[in-house]
Amino acid sequence: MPDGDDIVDADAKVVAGEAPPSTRLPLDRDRIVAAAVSFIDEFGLPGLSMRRLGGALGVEAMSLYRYVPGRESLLDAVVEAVLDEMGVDEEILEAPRDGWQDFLQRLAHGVRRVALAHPRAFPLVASRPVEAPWLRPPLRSLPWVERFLDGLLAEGFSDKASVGAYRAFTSFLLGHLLLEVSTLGADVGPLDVIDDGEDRNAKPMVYPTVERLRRYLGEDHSALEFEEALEELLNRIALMQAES
Amino acid sequence: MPDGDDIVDADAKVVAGEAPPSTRLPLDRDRIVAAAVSFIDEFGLPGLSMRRLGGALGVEAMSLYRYVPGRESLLDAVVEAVLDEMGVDEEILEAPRDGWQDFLQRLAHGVRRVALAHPRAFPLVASRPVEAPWLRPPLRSLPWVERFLDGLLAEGFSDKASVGAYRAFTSFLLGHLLLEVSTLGADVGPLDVIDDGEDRNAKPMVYPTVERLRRYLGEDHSALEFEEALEELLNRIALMQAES
DNA sequence: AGTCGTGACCTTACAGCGTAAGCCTGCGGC
DNA sequence: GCCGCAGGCTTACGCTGTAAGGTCACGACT
Repeated sequence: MPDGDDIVDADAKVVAGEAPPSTRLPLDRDRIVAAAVSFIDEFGLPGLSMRRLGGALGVEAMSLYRYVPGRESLLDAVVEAVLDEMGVDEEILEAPRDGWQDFLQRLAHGVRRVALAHPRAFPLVASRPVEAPWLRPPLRSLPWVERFLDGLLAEGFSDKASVGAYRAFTSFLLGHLLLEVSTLGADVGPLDVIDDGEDRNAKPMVYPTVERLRRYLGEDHSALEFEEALEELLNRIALMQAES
Repeated sequence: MPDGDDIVDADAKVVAGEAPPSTRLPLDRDRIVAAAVSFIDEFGLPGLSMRRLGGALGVEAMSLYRYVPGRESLLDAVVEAVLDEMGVDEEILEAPRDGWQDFLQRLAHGVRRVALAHPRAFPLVASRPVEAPWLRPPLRSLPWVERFLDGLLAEGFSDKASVGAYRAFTSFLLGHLLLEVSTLGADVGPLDVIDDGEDRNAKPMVYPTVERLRRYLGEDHSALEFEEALEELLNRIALMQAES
């Protein structure tokens, strides 16, 4: 039976809403990386496997290897893709226009935006090994380091001061943003058992101060604290500029 | 042959230098966690598997499960163990003695010491999910938060100022220490190809500034920068204290 | 003294992982 | 009309975490 039921009827599938399998988007590297980013955003890094990512793209796992050398380099590509989102951020300047403080403020907020846009993926920016020991996350790609240094040099910073500012700037960003996204990623979790029941004194209250200040500890002032710490950092960088 | 060669001669093994198998250290939880820490220190996190850890302890993988619920909680235990090393650090004070600045200075350096002692394990302190969203790595255990807050409160800080200081302090530590250990862990790697050959202009020099400042970028001033940034942070915390 | 419970470790087994090697098939060019 | 090959798929291997159950020495109790 050459036209039997076991022959796939592509047209019927098209009618049923499925795209023709052979035309279902030709699967290139960017599409794979983009899918990996959304996958991590949705299910977290441990949920990402080559087979599942293939499944999400309607493809077998091994097909991905035609475009990506392996899982490790895929993760590197994810980091690169996330940071590349800053490239299309209109708020970030190519070079200082209204002073270096404004330049760095915009850059810092740009990094913060991508961090908040990908709370589950951003930790990868910190944890993936860097290509060179002097590249510091989250500004871990050559174009951004170049832009940063050029920006400060153009504003009269010395070589040493520019590099010092780069180090201070990255330390600041990494600490603040990692902590901010970690609190975001945490409460998306299984929620566990938040025992605010009346049996609080069931376990001995060994940490009275933490207990007492829990209200304050739970408050989220990330945005404000980021702003203030950034302001302070800029002052410190100004000093570095002055004394060089 | 009841006394044939296939009967294990325990005494012979003892003579040969091996400990009697049944006495070969009874394998408790602390020993497992300690072995996991050294394993990560030596081979890195990806090298740690239950089977290999068992092997390092002279035991099958499944035997570990009698003391540890699973790999995930083992990693949590590793984080706890690493941070607990601060508990025996004589330099860290239980409570302020010569002012809160000294108190925080000692605490900061104590955390830095354990980070530098375990460069490959320290990132876990940041990446493992925290138990509550208001616990901030690296000061992510209740006893340390309690000690921190109590210390500042005893020095006249308000409730809010103490919590604010906790947040600023942890952000500072995480950023600086994560970046410092990442540079440490990087150059232990396979070393790759450091092409400092004469064919540097083989690829177009697209990032001339980075290229030009590479000498400065490669310099390591971690200790000094940590000190300076800490000093600046303490000033900022002093302001938080004053305006509350 | 003999029996039996139990704790500590081992064995087996399974599903899922990353990925090396090779197969299949439909499309474009000669 | 045929062939080459790009772009997928299949199979297979060694590894992983871990559930389930086996084995065996030792200490306690009758």
